[in-house]
Amino acid sequence: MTGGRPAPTGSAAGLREQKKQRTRAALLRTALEFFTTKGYEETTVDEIAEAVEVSQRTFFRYFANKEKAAFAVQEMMEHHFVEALRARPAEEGPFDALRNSVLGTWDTIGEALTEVVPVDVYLRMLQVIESSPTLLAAHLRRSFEMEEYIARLIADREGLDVEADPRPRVAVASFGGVMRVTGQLWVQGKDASLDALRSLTVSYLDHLTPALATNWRETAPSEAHRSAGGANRA
Amino acid sequence: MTGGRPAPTGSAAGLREQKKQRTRAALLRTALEFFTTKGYEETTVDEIAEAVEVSQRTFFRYFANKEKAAFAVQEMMEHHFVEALRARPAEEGPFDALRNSVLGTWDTIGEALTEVVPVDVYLRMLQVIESSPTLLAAHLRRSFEMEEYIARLIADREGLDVEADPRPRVAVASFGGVMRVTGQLWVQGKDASLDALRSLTVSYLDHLTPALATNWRETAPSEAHRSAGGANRA
DNA sequence: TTGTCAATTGTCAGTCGCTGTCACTAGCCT
DNA sequence: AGGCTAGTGACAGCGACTGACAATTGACAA
Repeated sequence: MTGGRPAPTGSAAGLREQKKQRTRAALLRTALEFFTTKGYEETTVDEIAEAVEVSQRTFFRYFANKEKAAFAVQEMMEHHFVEALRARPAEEGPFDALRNSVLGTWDTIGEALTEVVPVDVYLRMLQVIESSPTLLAAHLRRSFEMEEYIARLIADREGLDVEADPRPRVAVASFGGVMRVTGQLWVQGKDASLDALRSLTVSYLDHLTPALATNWRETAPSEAHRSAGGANRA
Repeated sequence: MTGGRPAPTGSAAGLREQKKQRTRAALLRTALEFFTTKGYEETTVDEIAEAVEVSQRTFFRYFANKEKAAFAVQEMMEHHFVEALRARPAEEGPFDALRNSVLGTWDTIGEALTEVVPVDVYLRMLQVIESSPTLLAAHLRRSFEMEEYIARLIADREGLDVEADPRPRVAVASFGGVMRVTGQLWVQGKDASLDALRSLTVSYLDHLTPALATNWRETAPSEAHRSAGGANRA
């Protein structure tokens, strides 16, 4: 990409690229700002574009659709989560790995997106998502797709075949289901803090973990249930 | 509003009502026909309206949006399922009740909608739903809302408080998750028959049932896991 | 039968999300 | 310097959906 020419601005390569990043960041910041204050449906793409002093067409050049802007941060977090899951020690049971990855992601949430948007905007955006029918639907579909991906990850680390053994998918589906329930309850509750979300998750997860097998390597598929335990608290 | 009108609901009340029913049925039939042959996104509301010889505006007077038409039959099935669940004997464990209600609903699927659309249109519509991003998202949101409702039903029949005890929601979420996974796999598979869907469900459900408690009345919330068994096969 | 009321519907205009096209400007490269 | 091309704005257009208003038509009473 970069030729032999001295970069006038120093850090990033190309002035063009910088401008692009700035435009994208501005669009995203403005969009989330509007979404979290006026509401998603109440915000038009035209408004966002106008606020950033860009044509509507340009907005759609950066975000395939309005939704994409709403989930941009969420997307980062998911990527973060997947990396955390990949980094989990192989000895850890699938459920503990999932659990620890989520909690770990939330514990480092700040560092992960400080440059993009303030944490409280992210949290408020979560609430917007849960309360807008359109966004909720999109969120669930995204989760669904994510679950398929994660199921394959889990199957890999356990050395199983996703198509042959139902347990990875079943486990991830259960896990995802619980995560969604907690998200919903968090929004409905009065405490909209990160701590509240975190402890709600821990609490609900604790009710599912003991009900599903901890170590698949020592049990046959048909009797995959044991005494639980082994979830290392944060 | 309405004074002493004749039979408001019943079967044959007023010529006006008949016409309305006929229009609605025609719109629905045509819509599903188009959706299942041309695809959802590829079908225009204008097309549907034109085929029924009605203005586009009228379509939207019968169906709040395009989606509503796509899920009209699904809505009936859900109603059917809920009734089945309500009718389940109180002694039955929550999971068995859910399982038997689903299977029961599918076994009587024919009688439930013969008058509306042929069964194969319903099945093809399921495939359309799973394969259209828009419809999949809507489907998942509907399922999510349904789960909340069912969780309350389950809590009631077990004499629990949904807000206090996480188990109803967790169980229903898990159950729903498995149902969705099977739906997805069914669409991806080659056998698009009702039998295939049914047996896939049975198979996957059997992997979850033994992993979750069967009888909550005999176990404390914190140790809700036992030896499984007790799922009465169909 | 006829007139009145109210429900249904069609027509029209307009909003909003989103896409294709095309010309134009401004970084980038040689 | 001059050509190339990425990025953008302006414009037109499609499809889902809504509000408003007028025309139609079934329901009911005089």
